[in-house]
Amino acid sequence: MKKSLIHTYSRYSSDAVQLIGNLIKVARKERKLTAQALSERAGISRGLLQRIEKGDLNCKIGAVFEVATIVGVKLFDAEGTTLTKYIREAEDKLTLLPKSVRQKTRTIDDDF
Amino acid sequence: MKKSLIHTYSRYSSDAVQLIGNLIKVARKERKLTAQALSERAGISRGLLQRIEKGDLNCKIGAVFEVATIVGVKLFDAEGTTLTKYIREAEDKLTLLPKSVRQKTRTIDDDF
DNA sequence: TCTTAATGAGCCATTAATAGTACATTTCAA
DNA sequence: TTGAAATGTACTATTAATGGCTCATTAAGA
Repeated sequence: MKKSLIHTYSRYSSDAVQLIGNLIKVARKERKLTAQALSERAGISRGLLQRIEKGDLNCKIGAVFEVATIVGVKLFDAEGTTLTKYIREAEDKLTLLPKSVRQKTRTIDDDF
Repeated sequence: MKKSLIHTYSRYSSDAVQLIGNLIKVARKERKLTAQALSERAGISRGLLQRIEKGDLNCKIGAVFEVATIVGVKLFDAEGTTLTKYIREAEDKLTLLPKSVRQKTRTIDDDF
């Protein structure tokens, strides 16, 4: 038997997902979009949209973000409309960091 | 036959997911955490963590956010550590908006 | 009020994501 | 340089998410 992965989600994670869902729902209504209409534009089913707006953690992040983008909910309140700059920045940081992390060996000769 | 849902993702969506992945990877290395170690703490497999860091759109949003939270990557740069206030705000907005959206009937008697 | 559309919720068949594993490669540090 | 650890990648079995219904309920607007 296989066990379900994550047993406990942190409060912040579930809150963040729920917040996104709420923001999407608000934005959808403000734009006077039917759940049916929005789901069609996003290329997903109405049932999935409902779960997204509810803050269901078991949804593909792509679907959630796609819906959010359509109704204008911005993740990463970046000033511009593009995130390329930030992606580049993170990539630059990565090149500076060591390629692989060396776990604390902690073999013998402790620090005392 | 069933077709795969979303055929085309918007640029912003895929960029946002990729950015999160990059930020997670950077944060993980800054904290000197092994992919193995982080995945264990998050309760997911190492393979999934790699896909998350790569910016794979087909991952559960819960898993992505959980990992991000562990390494300290904050979505919604909220000042406090809690998002409850913002959730409340969105819920309040919802109560003010109409419960159901009425699609433009567009029957007869147009506006001219 | 009354009609109809929108929403919410549940079920099932099917598809897709994930865990687990193995293996090759890269990278660090001794 | 060399050995061990970390990473990247791929494969499969199994679990889980999703689409596509149906039905009940609610709410808007005429």
